[in-house]
Amino acid sequence: MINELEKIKDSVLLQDIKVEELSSMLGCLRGVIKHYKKGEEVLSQGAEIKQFGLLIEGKLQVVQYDHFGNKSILSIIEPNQIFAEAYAYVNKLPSMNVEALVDSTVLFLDSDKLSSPCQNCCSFHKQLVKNLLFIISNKNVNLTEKIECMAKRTTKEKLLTFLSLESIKQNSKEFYIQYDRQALADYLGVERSAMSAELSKLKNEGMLEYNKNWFKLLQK
Amino acid sequence: MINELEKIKDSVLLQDIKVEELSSMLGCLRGVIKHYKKGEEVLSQGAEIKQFGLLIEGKLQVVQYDHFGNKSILSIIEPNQIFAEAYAYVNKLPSMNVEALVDSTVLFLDSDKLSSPCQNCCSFHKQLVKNLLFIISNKNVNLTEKIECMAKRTTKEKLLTFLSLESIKQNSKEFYIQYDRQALADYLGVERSAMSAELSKLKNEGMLEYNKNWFKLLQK
DNA sequence: AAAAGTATGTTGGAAAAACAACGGATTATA
DNA sequence: TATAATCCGTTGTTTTTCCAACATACTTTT
Repeated sequence: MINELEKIKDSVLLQDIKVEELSSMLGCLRGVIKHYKKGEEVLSQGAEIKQFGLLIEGKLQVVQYDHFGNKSILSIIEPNQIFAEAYAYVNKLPSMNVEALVDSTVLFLDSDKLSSPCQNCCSFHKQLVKNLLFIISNKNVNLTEKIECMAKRTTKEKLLTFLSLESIKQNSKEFYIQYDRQALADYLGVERSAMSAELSKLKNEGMLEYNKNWFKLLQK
Repeated sequence: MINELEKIKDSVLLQDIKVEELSSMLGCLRGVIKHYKKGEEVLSQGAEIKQFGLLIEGKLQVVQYDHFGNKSILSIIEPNQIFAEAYAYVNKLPSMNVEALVDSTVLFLDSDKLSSPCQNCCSFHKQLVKNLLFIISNKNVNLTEKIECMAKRTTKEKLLTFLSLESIKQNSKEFYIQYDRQALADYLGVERSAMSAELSKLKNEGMLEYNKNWFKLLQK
């Protein structure tokens, strides 16, 4: 147990919480550690979620099966990341499954206990709530930005929206992006080669310059 | 002041908090009420946000100006809704503006104070945190579902993903949807008429039946 | 330095979506 | 009830994207 806590003490969720406090936290939040074999189901579509998970070791994938049985992978969970936290706080039943890609170890924490601190109002409770709010808010901001880009009708507009956002966030007309071409295309929900072609066009039209991951937005 | 609290006591944020507690809460969370004239800026792009807002009266719009000055409306805020809560909990600077569409009254609450309850651990603090986690998690789930739909390449796939999700959520192959055709097209980020045509095709192919807001998914 | 692998750009034809315009049906309003 | 307004489906044309295949440049490995 101690060994396992050592592995996750640097996760965002446990940021600024003392290692000594971690084990008392486990009791307070009804912490349960579970092990899964490769291929096992960690959470199932439609099953009520009262706890959220923190992956200690292994790798998980969040998948969705639609009405016709088609499978689509929504995200990959790496160690130190939390998952199902949003569903733990709403009444809705999850519409996706979580499966273990390799043998994995998960710490489940009681979402109710986390938001209703115990009588003594332990200091780590405050910090946990802060951290959780940060994590969820952060996801929220990122999801919103992605939607802003994807909502545009053409690849050109999607690209410009994305680049404009980067420019604003990095507070400069010149900036580096974190994605390679394929990842950027996936992020925007378009075809890589078509996106490359669109980037060339924009360069020819004098709207931007770029080289690999470096971009510069120009006046029209 | 009392009058204003009366107006927002039914908001999700203040759910299950006693009216008597509201004014003590205001002190604790450094609550500030501000008034805006139509057209005034409530929050500005790039300006640090330490507080989030709860709209008491009026109507606001969240807008984004890109690098080329194009304006796009991200959302409309109605009374009792909160806004900027995600940005208040992350370090990122907001990339959007909030403007008053009509004369409006806003209650600002200190995000830091909310997540770090005071010494006496007042009961409303717990409830507020719970409510806020619910609101943000809910948004998160909704945003994720929207992205699932929008990420599909064709209008047909977007429709089927949306309808599958509805079917799962309503736990039935038959269900009613909340959007009219134009709203659904906007939600999915596609053209209304093209979407209508696609619906017809799916009906002809025997994949679904529908009439107005009623839909039924069929086996392939 | 050669070879293999990876990332990016280019192109042409097929497929899909956008767009515009219209007609019928339903709903709201005078 | 007449009229206007809104919603929805249809169609033909234009525009854009997808897709597959290939060329080039850069990176990593041996």
